[in-house]
Amino acid sequence: MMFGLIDCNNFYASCQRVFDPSLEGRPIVVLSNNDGCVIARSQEAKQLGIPMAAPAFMYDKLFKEHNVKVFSSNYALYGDMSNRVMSILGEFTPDIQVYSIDEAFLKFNGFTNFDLTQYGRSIHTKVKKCTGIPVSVGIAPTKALAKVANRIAKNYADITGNAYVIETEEQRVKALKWIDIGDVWGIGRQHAKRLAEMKVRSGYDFTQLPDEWVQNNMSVVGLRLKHDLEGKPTLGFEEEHPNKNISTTRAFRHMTRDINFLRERVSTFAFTAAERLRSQNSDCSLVTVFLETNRFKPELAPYNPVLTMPTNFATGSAFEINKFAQQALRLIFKPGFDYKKAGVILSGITANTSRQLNMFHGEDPRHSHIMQTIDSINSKIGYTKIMLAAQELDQEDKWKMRREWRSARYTTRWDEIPEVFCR
DNA sequence: TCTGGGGTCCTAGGGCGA
DNA sequence: TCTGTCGCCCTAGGACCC
Repeated sequence: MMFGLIDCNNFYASCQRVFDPSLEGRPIVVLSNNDGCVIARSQEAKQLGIPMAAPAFMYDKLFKEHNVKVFSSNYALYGDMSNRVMSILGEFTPDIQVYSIDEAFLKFNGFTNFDLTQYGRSIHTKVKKCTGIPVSVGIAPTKALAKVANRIAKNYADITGNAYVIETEEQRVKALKWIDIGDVWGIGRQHAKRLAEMKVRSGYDFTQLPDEWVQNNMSVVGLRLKHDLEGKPTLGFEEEHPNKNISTTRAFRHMTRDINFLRERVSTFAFTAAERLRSQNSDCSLVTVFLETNRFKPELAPYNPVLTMPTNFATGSAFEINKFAQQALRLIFKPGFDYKKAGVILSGITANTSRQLNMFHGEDPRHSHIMQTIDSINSKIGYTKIMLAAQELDQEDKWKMRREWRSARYTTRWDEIPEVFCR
């Protein structure tokens, strides 16, 4: 049995390029919400030395100097392109685990007589032809090794033809000696630093550490990773499951001390999170609200409170969820601080088919009818149109996200579909 | 002026009932 | 009845991912 990891190259930047081929060869960056920092870069932008998560305002000059094309994020477009890619991947094997918006694991069961390198290349070709998105394919006996193989496929695309397979022990050792420890899946900055101090430089060095040390210093998570890299499949193939947490959080454009502003934001977050909760047919029983001051301004007093409210009954009602969220906000809000960010997190998630009755508390039975109606109207329109009264429409300008450079939603809005003119 | 958002899993430590 | 211990559950915080 083999695992494949298919990863879209520079996904957001590639999506932009599909609809504007004149961008071929030109550096592209895509910015986070609020046009805050760089979250995706084309190869050319990477070569200019623009790091991941670079604050956009610090790189304005470089963008201009090198004629970098800047985009605000356009999740409607990326989500739709992702669905297209994933559905094509599903044609190559019935076992697929969508790992993120731009990555999927495939399970190759009973492919023993296949030339997997050729098969991997054909995946690349088909996805590119049907969607315009370039992908890299890594195939190996475990997920962590498939990640390494994927990196090799991408780094040496000319030689590998965008697909690389780790099959033999020799290939495994060679690949692990090649990869930097910090680039191994599951080794973040903290662990990389500690390991470097111990002269662990490559993935191979890591596999030479004693199990005991890894378990004691990096928990079972680290140990599982080590075994996976040794070629013993340890990381499973998870079926799709509903989220265990649902959060809606945003940084504000400007800092605020205004409780009314925060009340409105929290209502909106509660409403959005509840909508997503219902869309996966779930209820929640815990509502968490947090506030944050500006962590980039050390001269301002920090205050980052978090509070979780138990609802005592499972609910998917935006009214109930917002009621608890507002209570939490009232309890944690302190005047005199400059708030920069807030969020609502729903947890204690259960299927809404198995709602446990509570003798004393419960959701107003009318709510579920109202929620169903709201969901069906909003889904017909295609985006949220009906809101809670607490979400003040006329406040919109105060908090509206900065999105100066958003491209058209080419594939999800009739009025933004690209037009082709023939001469 | 301007620094994202949405997740997962694990561990330690406290409360609490058997 | 008092006290100690064990295990379960919960939460906070930290690590990681994209």
